Amino acid sequence: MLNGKEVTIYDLASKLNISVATVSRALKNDAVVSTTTRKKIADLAEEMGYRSNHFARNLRQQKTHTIGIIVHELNSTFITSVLAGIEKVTTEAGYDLMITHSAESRIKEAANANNLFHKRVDGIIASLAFDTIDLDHFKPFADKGVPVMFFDRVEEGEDNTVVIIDNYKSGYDATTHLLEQGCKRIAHITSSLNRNVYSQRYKGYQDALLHNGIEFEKSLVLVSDLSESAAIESANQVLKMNLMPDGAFITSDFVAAVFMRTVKEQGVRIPEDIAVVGFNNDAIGKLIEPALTTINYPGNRIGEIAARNLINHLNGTNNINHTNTIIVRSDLIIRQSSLKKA
Amino acid sequence: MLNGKEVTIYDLASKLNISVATVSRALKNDAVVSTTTRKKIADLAEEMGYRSNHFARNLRQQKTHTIGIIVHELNSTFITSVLAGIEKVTTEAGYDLMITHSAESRIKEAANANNLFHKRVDGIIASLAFDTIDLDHFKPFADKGVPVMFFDRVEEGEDNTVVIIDNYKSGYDATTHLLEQGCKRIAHITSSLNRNVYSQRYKGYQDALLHNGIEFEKSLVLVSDLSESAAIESANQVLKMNLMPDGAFITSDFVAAVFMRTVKEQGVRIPEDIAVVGFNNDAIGKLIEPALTTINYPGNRIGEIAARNLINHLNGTNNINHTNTIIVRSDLIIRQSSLKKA
DNA sequence: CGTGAAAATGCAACCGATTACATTTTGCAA
DNA sequence: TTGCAAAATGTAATCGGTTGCATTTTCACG
Repeated sequence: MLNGKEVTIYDLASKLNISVATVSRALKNDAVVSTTTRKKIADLAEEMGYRSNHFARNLRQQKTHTIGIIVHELNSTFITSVLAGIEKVTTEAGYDLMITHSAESRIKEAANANNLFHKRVDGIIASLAFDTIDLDHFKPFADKGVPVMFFDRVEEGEDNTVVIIDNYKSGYDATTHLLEQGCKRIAHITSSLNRNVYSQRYKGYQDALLHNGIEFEKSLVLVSDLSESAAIESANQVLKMNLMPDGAFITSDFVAAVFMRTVKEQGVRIPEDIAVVGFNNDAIGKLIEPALTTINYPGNRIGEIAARNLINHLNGTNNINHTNTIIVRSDLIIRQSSLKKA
Repeated sequence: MLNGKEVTIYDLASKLNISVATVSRALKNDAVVSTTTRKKIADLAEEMGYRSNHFARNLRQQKTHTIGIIVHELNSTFITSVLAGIEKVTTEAGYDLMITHSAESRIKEAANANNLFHKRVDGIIASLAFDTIDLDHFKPFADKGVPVMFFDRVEEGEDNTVVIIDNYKSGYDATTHLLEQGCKRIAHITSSLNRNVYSQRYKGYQDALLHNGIEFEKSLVLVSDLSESAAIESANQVLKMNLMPDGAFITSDFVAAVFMRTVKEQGVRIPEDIAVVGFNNDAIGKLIEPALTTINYPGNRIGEIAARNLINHLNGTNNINHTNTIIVRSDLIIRQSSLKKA
């Protein structure tokens, strides 16, 4: 298929009457090659349009210089900003990325893991799918000594390195904020409590209530997936409650937006009737009405940190097995949807 | 770094006392190997945890089995659905994806192209950045016979294969719809008219006006980038016009959403005062108020088609150099933001 | 001018699969 | 049983870098 033949180090070597070994070293800017020779080789390489063959190199070095990424979805501001953060760091370090997404399915997640395993990526950065139960599909990496870093959705109690925010504190802060606005009955709309991010926010929600002398009511907690239809369903459940809540802490901006739209259609006012706090700080929050109070989830920083640690580990600079958890700062962003006072 | 040594076809071969050639053929399910031998080899491979070495294979075959993707952004429903469409097709066909994004910068786009070129991807699927002027950075692919497919943002007049919607018709339809709703002065908020997608929608807008006996007014056309600040600026310009438009055709749902929010803050009613039509059918359109009329841009289908054609080309099944333009169907989705009547 | 260590370069095996070509085995007809 | 084409398997070169070790060159110093 290729028109012109590719230029190899053999071509460069024979053109200059030197050995391929020298050419190989020179192209890596190895100081063992004299400056003059290095210059000559670099110039010729440029002139002949030489491009190094990654396969030959990887085959020999037994490294792929590639990091595999497993995320649950691509279409969220949070995830794309994480990816941007990862990319920034890995590109600088000369690593490639192989990005896969599981569409929230553990089957696809396992398939992706398997695929990346066979592609022999040097390391993995992953956020678990919605319904992932065990980490069996990450076992092969552990067995081969391939480092895995989790972020956001991680598995508790395992011996993995994770980069997360303090979900407990975020849940606590969000709920406290609603209480401060005068809410007495706060609904909590969230997702699978098997996932750390949701269970911890849930715990924070409970403790905030407790510490403020409000009794926890199980019926105010709605668990669903993060789909539009589930969000509508949750909203309808809230509308049907005998005693309507006056506040809602919803662990996804998108779900919060759909929730707000749905209850508003029934004449419920926000924040007067129900104050709402979302989660993630997606772009959408500033566009809906009223603007959505939310927790800022700093994707960029999380991506950078995860990538940096992974690469340092690969370089041997620092062993991630000694670090278990890295917590990144997150804050409450207050907008109109929760401001009953002022 | 690896704990256990990797299993190679040599290991399988010696264990079974056969040649590596037979093993290699068997693993590809080559019918030339007897069924019994094939079974034996497959079983042993499974048992020993053999995984094929892509580098050795690619090095030998001079193919990467990888397709490079260059997009302008990741955080849009449209782009992610295109990616999903591409992924579906390529995965089935056994190709990997290497996804890059230019963040709307032609510099980064060129760097990505260069990187993918050096990685020797077998083909490219790309959508141009906002400010890309020429296609020089795609030249190397052409020179080496590496096929390039463009979608969405493409370059006119070049000899490339492109997958697009009928932007002219979409612009025409959107404008006609506004006219049918009784609009007399329709603003057009769009982006760089050097990009085909915008220039053609613009042309459709103009022709729709013309065919309905409405005079085209240059001052009603606002060109900006797609940022939030630019959207706010455009909205303010509209608000300051002596004769306020009664309709707006905006070539991005996000910009339309920001526009709507901004003018509503000034008491302008939508659709009563200004009817709005967006573009792309992003998720956001159903969440803002009123819900946004828009043009459905079928990303999934576009991705599938682009990938399918590229792969068929690589397989030699069908030569894309014979096809220049593939047009995918798109439709107007009518919601509240444009319904003055009814 | 001779010497020896340091600097520079070369030799050749190696990474693991693919494949053209050669060789052996099988199975069936004569 | 022989013969022979088809089926099955084997041999070995090849893809393009990398790197341990060997060899040659350089150059400062006695």
